[in-house]
Amino acid sequence: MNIQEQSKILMNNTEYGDEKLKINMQKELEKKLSEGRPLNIYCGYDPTAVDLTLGHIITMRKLREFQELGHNVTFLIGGFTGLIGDPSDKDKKRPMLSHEQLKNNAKEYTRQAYKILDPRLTTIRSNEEWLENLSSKEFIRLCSKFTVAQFLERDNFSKRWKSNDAIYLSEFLYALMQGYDAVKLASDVQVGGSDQLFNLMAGRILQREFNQDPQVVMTLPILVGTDGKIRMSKSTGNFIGLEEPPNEMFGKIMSIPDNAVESYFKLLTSVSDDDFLKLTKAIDNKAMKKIDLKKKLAVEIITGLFSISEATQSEKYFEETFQKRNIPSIMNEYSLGYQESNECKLSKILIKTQLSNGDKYASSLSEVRRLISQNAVSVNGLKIDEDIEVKIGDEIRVGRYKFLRIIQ
RNA sequence: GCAGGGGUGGGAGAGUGGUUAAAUCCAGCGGUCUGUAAAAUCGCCGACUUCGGUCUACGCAGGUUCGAAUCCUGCCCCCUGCACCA
Repeated sequence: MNIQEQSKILMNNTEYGDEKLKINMQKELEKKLSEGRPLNIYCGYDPTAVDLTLGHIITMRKLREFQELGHNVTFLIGGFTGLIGDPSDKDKKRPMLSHEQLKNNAKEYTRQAYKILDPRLTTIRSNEEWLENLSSKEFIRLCSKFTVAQFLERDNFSKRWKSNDAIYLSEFLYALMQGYDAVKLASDVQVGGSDQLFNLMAGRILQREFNQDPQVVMTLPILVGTDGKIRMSKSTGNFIGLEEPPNEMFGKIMSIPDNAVESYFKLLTSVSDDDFLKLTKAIDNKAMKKIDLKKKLAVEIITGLFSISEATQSEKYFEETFQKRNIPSIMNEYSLGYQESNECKLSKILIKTQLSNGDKYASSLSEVRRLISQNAVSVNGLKIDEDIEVKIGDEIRVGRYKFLRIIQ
């Protein structure tokens, strides 16, 4: 594959504030590629959140592309910087992590990341390696590479500066420290979310100071959540977790609004832009239904994360359960065991039992009553109008999507 | 430290002595519709209840009152000016 072809693939999906920057970055990338050596690519991840979502994998997919082209990929755990707090998501609390927790999180993180990355070709590093024992002398030296004006250029800061909102020094330092990572890794390319542009650019500034060829920064769009509006995140509840079982993932993907489908295709599947275009054309001339496009999306994503057979299986499950409204054969189970008879009350069971995502079927007796009175609960396919006692073998449906089978 | 403003349900935000489990909006949940989309529409949205009610709730702790989210006292926290420091 020639260099232009490579850079075209690699630059695909990148998003910069301005077009000029993109062109420059592409040029720099091509120059680096033309050197014919494996490049050092990295992306940093904040280890405070352990459960990865589909949002996390878009940078990983990019790293994967580099791996496939024979470059060196470093998966950098932001063990140290994560503790300082990033201004780009200021309102999130960052709990202090102990070293053990950190290690644990990192392990968990990478385990999940290997759904995308090739473990054999991935180097795991954590930036505490070099940041933790940085002396104040070295630290001040790093600081002297930046001017305040450079920081105030950043949108996030300049807005707050103008409106007299607090800007903490630690926030400045965050970018600085992160920039130092690039130096330490002798990075050729850093991948990140588009909200990280400033931090990635800081790496370039420092690299120049350290006589390194500045890294190419590749920023990728932020994935919207299942609401189709705001960034996917666990804390906003609009996420699809990487670890969710295929059936559930399929359902969640089916629930995204139509206007998010395109970006999901681009960022989370290997379907080419051309092929996607063909699909939308097929919809335009009624050869394909919109829901089938979305199903294809779900199948593509799940195939990538699990396997083709799990993907088709979850599609079948979806069709049977939600489209044909059949009672599924697989569902959560509740073991009745040797409970007292008053423990067999449906309401009690619904309050006690958790869904796989940690939610309860119902949070209180009042809620169960509400659900029953609103015709939301059925047992063995029949709506019930009062709290009943259940027995082994009963299949309960709550709302449209929640099922529970009573077992021994 | 001084002055001023404020802390109400998941969020935003009304309410300044009883008719307030607390307007309204958002989010959430459920019904109908449907493509687990969007839109629409109807209903629910503190807990418990023998469905008559009962209990708990408006930063925390006391007090006044037949009765307080609403008034008083003390405390805690947040914001905005100013001062101190430089």
